[in-house]
Amino acid sequence: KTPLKQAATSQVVLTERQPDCQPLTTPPKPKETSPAEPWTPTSNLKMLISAASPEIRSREQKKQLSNSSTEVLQEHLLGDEYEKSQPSRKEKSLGLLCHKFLARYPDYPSAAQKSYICLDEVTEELHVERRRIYDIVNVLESLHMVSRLARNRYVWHGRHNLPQTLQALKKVGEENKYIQQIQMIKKREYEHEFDPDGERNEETASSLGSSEQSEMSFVELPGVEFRAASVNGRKYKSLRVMSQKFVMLFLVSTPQIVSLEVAAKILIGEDQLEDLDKSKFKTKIRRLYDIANVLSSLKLIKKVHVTEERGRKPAFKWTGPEVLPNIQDTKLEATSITCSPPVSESVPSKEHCSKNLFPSKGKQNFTRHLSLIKLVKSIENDRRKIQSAPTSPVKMSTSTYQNLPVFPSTITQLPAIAKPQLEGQSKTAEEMQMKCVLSSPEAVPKPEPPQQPTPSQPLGVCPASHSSVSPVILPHPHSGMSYAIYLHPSQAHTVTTYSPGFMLQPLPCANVTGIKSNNSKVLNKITTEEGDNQIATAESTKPLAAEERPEIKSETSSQRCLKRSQALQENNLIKRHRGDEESLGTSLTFFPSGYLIPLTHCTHGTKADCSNKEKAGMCSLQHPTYSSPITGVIPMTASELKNIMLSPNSIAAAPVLSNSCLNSNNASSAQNPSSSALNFMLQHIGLLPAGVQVPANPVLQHVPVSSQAENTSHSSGNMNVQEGKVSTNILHLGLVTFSLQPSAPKEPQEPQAVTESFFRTPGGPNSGSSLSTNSDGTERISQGTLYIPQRKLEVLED
DNA sequence: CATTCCCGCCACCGG
DNA sequence: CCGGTGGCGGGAATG
Repeated sequence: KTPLKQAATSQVVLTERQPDCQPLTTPPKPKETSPAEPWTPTSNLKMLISAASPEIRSREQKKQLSNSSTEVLQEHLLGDEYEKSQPSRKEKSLGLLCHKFLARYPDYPSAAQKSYICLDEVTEELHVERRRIYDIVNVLESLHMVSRLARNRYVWHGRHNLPQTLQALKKVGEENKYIQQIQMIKKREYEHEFDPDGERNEETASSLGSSEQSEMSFVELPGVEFRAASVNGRKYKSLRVMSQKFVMLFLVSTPQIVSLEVAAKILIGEDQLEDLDKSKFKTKIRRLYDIANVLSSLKLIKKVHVTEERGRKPAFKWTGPEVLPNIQDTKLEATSITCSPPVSESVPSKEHCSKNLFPSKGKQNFTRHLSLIKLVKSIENDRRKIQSAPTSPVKMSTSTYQNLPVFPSTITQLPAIAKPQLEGQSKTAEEMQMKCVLSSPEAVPKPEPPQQPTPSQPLGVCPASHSSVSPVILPHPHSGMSYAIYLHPSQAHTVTTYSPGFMLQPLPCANVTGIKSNNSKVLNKITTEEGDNQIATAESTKPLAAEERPEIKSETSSQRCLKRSQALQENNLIKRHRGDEESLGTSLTFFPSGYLIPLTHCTHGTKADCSNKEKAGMCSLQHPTYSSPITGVIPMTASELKNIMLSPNSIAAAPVLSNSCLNSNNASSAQNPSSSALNFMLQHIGLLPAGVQVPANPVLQHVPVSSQAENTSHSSGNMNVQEGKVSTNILHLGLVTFSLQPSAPKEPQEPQAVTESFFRTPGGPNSGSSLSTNSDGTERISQGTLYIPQRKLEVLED
């Protein structure tokens, strides 16, 4: 059973004497020497970082052991047969294997050094069965870290695409209302299985309404899509898709923690209502573990445990970079997918399609239908590809070849999409959409125009659309990372939570895997133990948390959650601000720019809302983009803000814009300078589709306010978590959102309501429940949320 | 016993 | 038809 006992011989003898004690004669010292493998600076770094955590460390060690053993010697064998042999299962763990695998390639391969992966080589060098490599590669593929070229051959992209990918995934995740689904599941779970009936109605309704999203297909991305349609032909993507969905869950949920159980349930038949198929569930979990292992190796997530009333359940916490909703490439993903909910919007959809399809470079929002989205994406991708051509592996730039495969597949999928699931209505809508897409002559051709292999373009010059994606263009390819440093991922999300309307405060907690129910004011504390905090980044969190503890315990867990997160958020923001101010001094000036951001989100939220609102008939919005304030605001705002504030790019850009409203606005309509500037920015960033314009008025009006708010926050230098501060933040967000509401046909009253909610202090005592009310009287979402009882939740890290 | 997840059979698929 | 892929689930390690 020994792993490999090839040439151990002489060495072995020597070694055996001191099995492990220390390396006397042998090279195998546990030190970090990965012999055969090419160590790149990055990989080393990786190792170091990972070393911080005990868990990983142990793994690392093992890895080394295995490596060494692999090399030439295996200590065990003769002398220590007694046990020392570590064919222990862990040695063969997928995670470890993945580490080895990753070690072979640089995280960020330079354009020049594009590496190819030959499965045969890998399997041989790593001494593993091919099957295992597939597992790894598949999930890497799902992240677009590699892509398949041909049999046995893959290209290594490293993490360059990660930001884009994550962003896209987040988008899609939002699209699918995963949040709500999660909510539902938890709720259901919470009510044990007792009284099976009763509220079934609500649930069912909601589930149907929201979860209809038919099977989503693989989310493709940037210049990396799948090789010919062949390889990626329909099937064969399960693991990949699963992986993506899994990631989506993290990106979407507020505390970025997802329990296996929930994940499995959602990933299973997202559509099929609960069928407690034991075996199926089990299998799913198994797969999830596989995926999780790989993701862990990538350090995108880490294992934790959420302790709920019923013991602790395995879960994973996102530790990857926070997704920045905008800037660079956000563009297509964000925009394209956005929009309307699948179901609800019957009326507008058609118009949209035709209308939007073209306007901006194709990245308009369309319905969420995957197929559609996919289509758009693919188009976009093509374009991008071309653009990025210079840098990227030249391989296939030929449009024809690319286009062909893409479309067919897309189309093919359409039928499948139209599921009989919901009421006919949805179907109708879908069909309509489909028709739109298919029929519209232009749609098809679309891809063509961009064809010209234009090399990278100057950032400022072109309208948002292109700036995006291609790494080449991007100023900071690694931007994702850098951002991460500033803000902890979780924080970003946290902020989101506050956002008015949409989710209620309680949600944050609710989202967390485990929730303890305790309506009374039992103290719930959320313990997040970071087994090891490596990286300074996250650290800030800790101290805060500590401070918090002393606080009143009467608070509900949710509240606590909120607070804490808020605090963190706040903290960061403030810090950020300062930094900015120092450097720029005029931070205030741009701050307003903050509003841009929300737009996108609005959209997102909208669709979600829409579906919910169906009955209400709220979906009337002309432009999907601007939906009800309530809905969309939440999600991205925070992050957006962050980005804006944080990102050097954005900041830099702002001043310029304001001063010289660039002509960029392709919009023929004349607008006042400020608005145009805004639009420009939005578009540039990719938040706003090129065709769409934001009305100047609203923005202007609000600007002052927001700036003010900002000041406030600034002035209060202390980091304490003050509600006031928090509220301020929210205020910003709210304003933004608010302002965004364009001329859209919304009721006058809405604004007010919104406002109110905004001003409300999130952390407030009644916040949780009150929110549900929701400004516009649409409370659909709230129901689910409200429902959730508060429970004690503990997150333990491994 | 529960959680984790390795192993590898075997159906598919694309060439 | 062949060999690469990769669902899938038993059941072994581990906790």
